[in-house]
Amino acid sequence: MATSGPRRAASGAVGAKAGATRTALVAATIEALQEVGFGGASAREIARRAGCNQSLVFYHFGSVTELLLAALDDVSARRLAAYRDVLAAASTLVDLIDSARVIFSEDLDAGHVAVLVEMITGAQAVPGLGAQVSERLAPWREFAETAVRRALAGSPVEALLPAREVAHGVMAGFLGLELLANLDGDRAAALALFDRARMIASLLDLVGPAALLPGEQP
Amino acid sequence: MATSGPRRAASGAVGAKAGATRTALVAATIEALQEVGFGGASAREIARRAGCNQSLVFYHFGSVTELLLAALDDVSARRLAAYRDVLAAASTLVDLIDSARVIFSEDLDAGHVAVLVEMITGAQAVPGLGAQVSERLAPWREFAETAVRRALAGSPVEALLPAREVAHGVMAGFLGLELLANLDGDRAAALALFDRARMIASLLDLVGPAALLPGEQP
DNA sequence: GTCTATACTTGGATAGAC
DNA sequence: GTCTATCCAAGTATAGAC
Repeated sequence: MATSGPRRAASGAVGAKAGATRTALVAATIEALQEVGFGGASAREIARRAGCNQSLVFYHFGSVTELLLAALDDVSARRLAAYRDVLAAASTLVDLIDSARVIFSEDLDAGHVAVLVEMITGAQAVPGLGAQVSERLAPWREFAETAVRRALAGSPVEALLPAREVAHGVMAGFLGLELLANLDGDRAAALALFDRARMIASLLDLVGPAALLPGEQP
Repeated sequence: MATSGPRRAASGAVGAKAGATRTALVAATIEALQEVGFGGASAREIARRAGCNQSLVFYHFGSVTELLLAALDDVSARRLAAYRDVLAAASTLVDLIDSARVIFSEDLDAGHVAVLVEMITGAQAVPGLGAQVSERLAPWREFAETAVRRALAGSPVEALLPAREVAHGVMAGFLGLELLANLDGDRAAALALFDRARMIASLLDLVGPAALLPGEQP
């Protein structure tokens, strides 16, 4: 099912006003998920942040749940694009981890992964939402697998580590690190792990350099 | 601050009835956190599951938030004891991972880690709750560090991997795997990672057997 | 200790004026 | 398209009977 737009009356096209409001609502939802979590992201709270009336949530998105999913789609698409760029530019394991560290930090600052985490955990409260969130994780699973596959290509540990399995672990690790970093407002422990991984990666790059194909991005 | 019991009137000791109700409420809270999440764990929902009146939540615990923390304490204490037993019995890396796999599976079945994850993520919605949940994570951090330190003792990679850092990663990994397993009701990906870790651990056990001191548990 | 009843608040959602 | 006004459901918390 496509993004259910406003069931608009006779008028045909979506006006500039409507677009602006939709955009503001999505942005406000992202902000709300980050600051007050899934439970606090009510129609009223979101509308307040967007500077508009509560009823517009229902006019434009039909329900709060749909708006939450729209926000997840928005942040997910934008971050996936950023991650893809990074992956395309990295040609060694060390490159990859350096970039991953930068992006992880960016995500933490901007609360991007927090949105995903809130949606994953909050989904339990709303029947049927879990499946919809899970669907939206699919492109991330695929991306993570590609990244891991390229990172391990030509490495001495390639045979030991199936990309699909490792990718699942990487995703879990990112989510878990985000969870902990947000809980106690301290990202140092997470960043230290990236530094450690970088050190090990530099060893692996020496032993068996990853055979990365530059500019292979779809 | 100690567990704030019921501000009981003139009567001195806590009766058997009160103890039973408190126990039932805590159990019901754990169940609710697992099945309907932080957002759904209301006083009414919890009381319904406990088979008592909603007002007893406030009589015995003062507020819903306090009851949630009591439930977290309960499950945390019981699981930590189980984990300690396992750690004490493991004498090789492979032992450790085998046991970790069993316990991870148990936790998933019983929803123990789910309670923790719900509290971590739900904490954002309630001001001040985050810090209280973070405090309750301290024994887990300490436990994880001890486990990792013992697991790596005498291993060839010991110098490369500081226990404190790795422990943080292990915790993040557990939380993330739990998150994903609960989301799409599929633990196969997580279990595959345990199997893979076991394989690698068996190699490490061969190269440099971990110098574990049996029965060193506090 | 436990219940019923109730006051108060907040949130989802809709109707209708503009 | 946006707002005001409103209904209804659900939640927290307390008072008071038993």
